[in-house]
Amino acid sequence: MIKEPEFREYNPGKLEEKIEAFWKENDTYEKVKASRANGPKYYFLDGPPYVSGAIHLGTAWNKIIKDMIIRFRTMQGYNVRRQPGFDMHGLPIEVKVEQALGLKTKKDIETEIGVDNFIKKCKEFALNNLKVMTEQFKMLGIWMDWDNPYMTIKNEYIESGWFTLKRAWEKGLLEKDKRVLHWCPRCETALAEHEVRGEYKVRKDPSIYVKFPVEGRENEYLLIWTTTPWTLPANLAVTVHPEYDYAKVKVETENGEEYWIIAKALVERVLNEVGVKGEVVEEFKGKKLEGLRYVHVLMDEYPRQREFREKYEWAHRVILGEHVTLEDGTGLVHTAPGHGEEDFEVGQKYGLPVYSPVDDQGRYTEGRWKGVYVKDADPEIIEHLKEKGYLVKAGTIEHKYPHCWRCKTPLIFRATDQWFLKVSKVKDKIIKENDEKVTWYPEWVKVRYDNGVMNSGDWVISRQRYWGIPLPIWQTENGEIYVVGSFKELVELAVAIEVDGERVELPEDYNEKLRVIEEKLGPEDLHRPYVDAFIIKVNGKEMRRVKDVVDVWFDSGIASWASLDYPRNKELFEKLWPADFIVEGEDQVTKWFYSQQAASVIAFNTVPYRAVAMHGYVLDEKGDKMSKSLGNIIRPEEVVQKEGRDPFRFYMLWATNPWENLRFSWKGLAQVKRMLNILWNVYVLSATYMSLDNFDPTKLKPEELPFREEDRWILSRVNGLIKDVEEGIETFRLTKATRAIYNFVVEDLSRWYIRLIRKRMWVEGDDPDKLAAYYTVWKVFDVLLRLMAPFTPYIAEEIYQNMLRPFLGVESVHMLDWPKPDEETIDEELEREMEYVRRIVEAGSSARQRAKIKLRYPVRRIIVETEDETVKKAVERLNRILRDQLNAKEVVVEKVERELVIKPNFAKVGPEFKGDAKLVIAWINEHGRELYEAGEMDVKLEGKTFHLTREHLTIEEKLPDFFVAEDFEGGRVFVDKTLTRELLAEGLAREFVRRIQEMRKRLDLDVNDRIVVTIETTDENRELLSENLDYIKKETRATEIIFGEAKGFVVEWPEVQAKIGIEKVE
RNA sequence: GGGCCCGUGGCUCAGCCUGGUCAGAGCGCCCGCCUGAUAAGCGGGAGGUCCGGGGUUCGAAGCCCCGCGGGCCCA
Repeated sequence: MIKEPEFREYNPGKLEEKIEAFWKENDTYEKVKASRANGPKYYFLDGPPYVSGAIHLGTAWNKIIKDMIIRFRTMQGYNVRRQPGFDMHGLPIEVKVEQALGLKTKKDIETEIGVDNFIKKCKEFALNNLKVMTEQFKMLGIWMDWDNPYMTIKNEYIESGWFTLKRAWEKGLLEKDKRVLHWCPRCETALAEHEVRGEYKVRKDPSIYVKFPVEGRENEYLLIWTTTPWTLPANLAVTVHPEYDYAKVKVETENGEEYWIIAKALVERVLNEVGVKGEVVEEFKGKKLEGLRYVHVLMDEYPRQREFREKYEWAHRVILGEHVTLEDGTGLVHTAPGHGEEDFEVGQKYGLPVYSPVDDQGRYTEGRWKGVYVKDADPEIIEHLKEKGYLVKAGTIEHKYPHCWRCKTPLIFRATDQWFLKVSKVKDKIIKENDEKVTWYPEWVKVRYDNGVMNSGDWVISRQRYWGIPLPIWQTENGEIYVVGSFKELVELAVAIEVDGERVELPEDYNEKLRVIEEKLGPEDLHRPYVDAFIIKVNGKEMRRVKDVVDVWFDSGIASWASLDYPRNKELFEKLWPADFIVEGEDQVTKWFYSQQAASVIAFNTVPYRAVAMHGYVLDEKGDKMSKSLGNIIRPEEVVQKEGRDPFRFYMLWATNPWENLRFSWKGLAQVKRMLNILWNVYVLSATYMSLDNFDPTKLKPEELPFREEDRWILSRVNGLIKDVEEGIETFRLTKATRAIYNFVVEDLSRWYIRLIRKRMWVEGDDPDKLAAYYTVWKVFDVLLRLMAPFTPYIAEEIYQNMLRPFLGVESVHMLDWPKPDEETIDEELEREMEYVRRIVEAGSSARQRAKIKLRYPVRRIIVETEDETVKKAVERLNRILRDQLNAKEVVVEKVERELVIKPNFAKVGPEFKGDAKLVIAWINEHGRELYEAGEMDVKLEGKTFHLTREHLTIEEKLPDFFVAEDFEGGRVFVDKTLTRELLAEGLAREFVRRIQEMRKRLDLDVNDRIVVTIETTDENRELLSENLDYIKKETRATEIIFGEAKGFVVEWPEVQAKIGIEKVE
């Protein structure tokens, strides 16, 4: 049986705590999962958040979307895989641990605490953050397998990475290469393209013009521009564009006349900037300059340059490159193949050496500035060039410069040996597979994605660090390599291990070997330094591990199979892979969405997910990013604590379309909460009466219930709602779903349906009319709660438990099936008619308001004037509702006779007839109606003819005085203002009823308590009231109404000139 | 320089996919109503060149093209 609601008011905090406890006590989550164990598979793959410490609103939004989808699919009957994941390796954690331990460099890690301890700390840190974040997700009501998350640091996961890399190697997609890459001198590691994306920050750097003397020509120079003076020691060439025009410019300097070579288009700008006057004396194409030799300006300081000059044909010469632009600089590009990506490429073409006299920490390894950090050397180099007379101009520039994404150190370009996944070779395959197999939400993201893939290069996966998947590459002293695909394989191939610098030979037998390994190294742990100890033998040659670890983006890239422990466990993979759905923020389009496809095409020749959705960022109310420095961060805990989980969740899916940025607004959240509050009030109202009446829908035969039009209407509406919500979720247009629910609850259910049936609920006894209303409300909840359960799981559960569970028997709302629309009950004609009724009521109320007739006073008649057949039918069929809501004795469709008042249109007549206007006006005043009826006519006045039309008239309708009118879409409503004595008496009775009711409430009387009413008032009121005494008695549960001295609880009501007293009858 | 998204009353946003219901909601402002959902609820009013300009169409906030402004991604 339905009980009196436990909370009279909607208090999300209390309610949600109660439901949390309920779920926990009943193990509801596991039961929900178990109930769908035999359903079709649905592999939802959680994009693993990085274990940075605490979740923010963006992470919360992400998981809220995921949870809603998971709950929805579960209700649809799918057996949903819902394992959460965590990204736990990588530089960010290393940096945090270094900070915590006060370590400054990589050397500190190796010598001060040792790699094994460092790894242990990283692991602790990661696991600890995982715990914290798990609690935060749980707090949001996210139903995932929190006891069994996938963790990128588990042996099975790492092994999955090894398997993938081995596949790549077997296919020839894993290669070592010398490349110029971003390098972080603090972290002492290379960084990949995608790690630098978005890490460009404005920074001040030197901006210098330097002249390189042309060999063998007096006073002739190549003018170059650079913002990295520190790369000049590694300069090996000057690049010009073959097709551009270049100019020899005669300039006047302090040293006298000189000739500078500059791109023609830039001559003016450059001369201006360096403050020198000059004139062009010769012009030629860039390719003419090819081979021109110059004197390296730091040859004495860097003796190695002298060797290059002797050994390499193209060293210190002008070379050609298409990458040269005329956007800035001089059109002649200082080229250092060891320190620039394009420099490197063009250098390869001309056979130049890759010279990079800089160590891992960014210090020169030789020459004049040996041991100096390169950025510190900038001013010294500038000063030195000045002394030597090569500096033309030194200034500063503010430009965007890449920084390390974790430690914010400015990066340098540096050539190093790195390991690559040759994604460029499978790019076409990725795009093809993606086109054929993946559905994108919204669709246009795919275009963005394809562009991203098209533009991406090979993937540098090696990092010179510790906390990551160890690169499973072993190599001989002369560089032959072997990639190990599993721990088992590693043990099989191992011949020795190195323990504390000592070599320990291993026995032949596998199990024996394992025993020795465990004894010396401890239990299996595929991290460094454990795996570094292994010495393997392949084809008779001993090999040792390459010390690098793998880029952390590779970790998450393999999640779709690594989280299934593939290949150690093949069963899950075969059952589930590929993933059915993933959803992440827009930053992941070129990151996780891509890294997954790249890794998967390499490993399995196909893409690892079938549907992918993208959401935006969470911004603050003004549209700014939330950041510590702006102090505008809002924590999810704060939101939950202040407003509750359900409002938060619904709000995040309601505020804006998911793919756009969400401006978080407390006001918006309050609006959603208000909607839930309205829902709650509807529930409290219904449940209260139902419980009083011991309502039991299972004992009723719906086919025998006398349903009214409004009942059929709301059932039709709620069935339509199913379609809207479902379509909204399926197409990822989530606002379509949430706004449909919002609108239904507020407009259809609360503002209209409940308003219409309230009186039916007050009837006592087993009134069939009341039962029909109860039954309808109950049916509406049966559908609505299912639709809302994925969005607001707590309130849906609470209401379900009381209203539905006693009759449906199912333990939780989350175990119910997603509803199917019942086409039979959808009646579009009725919905249209009801829509008109609502409009007529609105228009009528508006008219009343203008006439200042309170709703409490009945009106004699309301006339609806319309040509629309649907409106006519509506007024006929739904007449009772109209009378009731408009408090009218009669509502009819009729044509209202009205008088037309025809006057001259002065604005038209005046300008047109000027001096004759008065004449025309006089005529119209008299004969306007003739003109109106004729439409147009020629009128002869005082010998002149005037052509007049209706345009010369203003036509006003004059209603009989007792009407007030208001338009609505579809017609016009007329309210008859005539107030008869009877109507007045009825209105006054209502006035008194309302006041007596309020007094009852002030006394906190029970609905069933009886009272005696005493009224002191004017004779006129007394007379009017006497006509409706029975009505007043009935409404106020009064046994008696006495005119005379007010007694008991007395209140004076000046608005009705009365004193009323009430006394409870014991 | 290229790609994608967004641009609707003072503010935050729906509607656009699938062209036709005075262009909607909430907040804020003003004025009321209702009261057995009650420290809630409801109505009305003021307020809009639907970024601008072309085009398609009987009809465009919506579709197409150009431009302007903002955001993101890439170079």
